[in-house]
Amino acid sequence: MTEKGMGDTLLTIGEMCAEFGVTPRTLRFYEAKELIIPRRVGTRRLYTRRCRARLKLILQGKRFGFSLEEIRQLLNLYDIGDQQKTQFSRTYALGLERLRAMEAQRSELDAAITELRQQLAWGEQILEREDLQRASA
Amino acid sequence: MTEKGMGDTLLTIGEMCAEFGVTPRTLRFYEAKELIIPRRVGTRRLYTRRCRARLKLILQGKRFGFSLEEIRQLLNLYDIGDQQKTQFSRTYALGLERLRAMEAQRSELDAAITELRQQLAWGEQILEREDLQRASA
DNA sequence: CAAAAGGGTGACGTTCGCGTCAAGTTGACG
DNA sequence: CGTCAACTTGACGCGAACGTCACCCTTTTG
Repeated sequence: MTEKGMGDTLLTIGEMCAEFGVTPRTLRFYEAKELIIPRRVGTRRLYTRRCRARLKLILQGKRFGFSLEEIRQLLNLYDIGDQQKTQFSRTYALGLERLRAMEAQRSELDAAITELRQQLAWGEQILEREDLQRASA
Repeated sequence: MTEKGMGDTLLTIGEMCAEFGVTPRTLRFYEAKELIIPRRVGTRRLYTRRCRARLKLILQGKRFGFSLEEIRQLLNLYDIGDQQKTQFSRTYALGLERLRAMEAQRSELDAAITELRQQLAWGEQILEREDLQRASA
């Protein structure tokens, strides 16, 4: 059940960086913060499919304005599908919180977008008028 | 046309902090970065209705993961409604960019919410099973 | 009128999220 | 076998976004 060495395409740190557009420093930093834990062959890091999924979530989280620590909490939630551990319901509750937060953020974002659209519409009108004035001058 | 001393309810720095849940340091910092420019009576700061609107936008922007510098750009856009100045179309273009960015962010957020919902549904099933096992033990 | 409350200006400290060397190791290749 | 590219671990540096502290001024209140 726990996938063995299948078509698992392990990536080196350089390959990871190329794929996600980050620096090695960033990956090592995330590792130090226990956000991504790659396998080791000797001292060399090897990133699994899971690592890639995690990094994707991390970068996504950052774009939403979450801190790395908050993202770490979120990642634990996504782990549940793979490794069901103890403290399940606690993590579950945490996930619910996050969901609420994200839904709240979305509605805020929607409102902000609407406002911005209106401002831009406002702007368009003024631009058109200025164009007319210049055309008639 | 430019509203005079109407029911403009000027607020002191303390009152602003209470209303928005920020510290005086934060407001002075934003002022140093030219995000909010309150009026002065002597040395004392007095925050207008406009200042409040701006602060609201600032805090909103932060939740969306914008930097203060990016937010400053956005604020200039919202100013256009009040003070139509030069460099209008530049700011307008900037606003369009922002709109695109925010719309992109929303669709990302939507996807993330959907994923998270699925994870939580997954979790619920496991929780229910554990409850059944405990009930039958 | 004395003292507390509230506000002001520096200026230095702190945390986060990395960037940037320095110095050593390891694997592949001509 | 050398060397060269890619990797490793520190360690220090840096900009953003404030916190904190010191010290000063004014207003108001018992």
